[in-house]
Amino acid sequence: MDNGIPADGSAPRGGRDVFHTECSARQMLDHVTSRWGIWVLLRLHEQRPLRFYELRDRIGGISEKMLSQTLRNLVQDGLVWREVEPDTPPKVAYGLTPLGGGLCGHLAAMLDWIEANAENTGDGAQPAGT
Amino acid sequence: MDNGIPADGSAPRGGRDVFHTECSARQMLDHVTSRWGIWVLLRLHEQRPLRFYELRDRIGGISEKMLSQTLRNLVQDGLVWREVEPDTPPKVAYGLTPLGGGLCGHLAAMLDWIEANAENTGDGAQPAGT
DNA sequence: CAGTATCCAAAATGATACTG
DNA sequence: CAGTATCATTTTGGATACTG
Repeated sequence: MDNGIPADGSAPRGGRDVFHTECSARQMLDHVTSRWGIWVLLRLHEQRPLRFYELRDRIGGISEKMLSQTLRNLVQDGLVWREVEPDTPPKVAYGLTPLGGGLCGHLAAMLDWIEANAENTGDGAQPAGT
Repeated sequence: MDNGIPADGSAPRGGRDVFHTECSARQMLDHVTSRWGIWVLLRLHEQRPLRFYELRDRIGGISEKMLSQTLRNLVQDGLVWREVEPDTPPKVAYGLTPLGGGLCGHLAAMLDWIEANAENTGDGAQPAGT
């Protein structure tokens, strides 16, 4: 995955250059805004912990491969924790870390805003911003 | 682009079902979290209005095709306005609508949070959330 | 300048089968 | 149950050339 870093070697211009580099902030952003990241986060925000199959069943259309991959990314980012109970059959639980909880605050707020403001599109009529 | 709507026809489960449908909220979310959407929005948030080539130059690595496409999406969502001055050569300016400004508030807040909290990843140590 | 059209490459995603 | 491996497909993105 490319990250907006100029391929020609030119320096990125303007603020927020943090996100034009290969750093953990950029990684986190990519993971969160990835196809399934936001939904995994939101499900765990609604209810945690959840087991692997519970997440899969609550997120429509996600494949095991993508769930697994998304989860791995989020765990690596420190947004989600993973706990294995050594049973047979194995039981694995996932939940939001304090960090993940913090992010989900922003995420949920944004989603709520979109939900509330997205009706009036296509024409020129926009209500107030925030 | 698929939207997490279950392909098997089963009903989506849990809250936020709005985003499991083909609605304007979902469209907006997809456009904002698209590869370049967030950067276009942020640049316009920093400084507006901007012309096409100014945006292109300020967003490292974006192609004209993608800029054009992203812009079209955001305009359609009502987040960005577009103004053509009938000159030769043509001058076109883009800026945030009040709606777009509202969204960028949330977006910028989230980005700031990520920027501030993304260092400590990979291990188990996370600071407090929000 | 501000795009659009076309074609190609790369990356993400999905279905399926398989393992501990 | 909780994944991983593999392969095919879909999507996305980019380079380039062309238009008003």
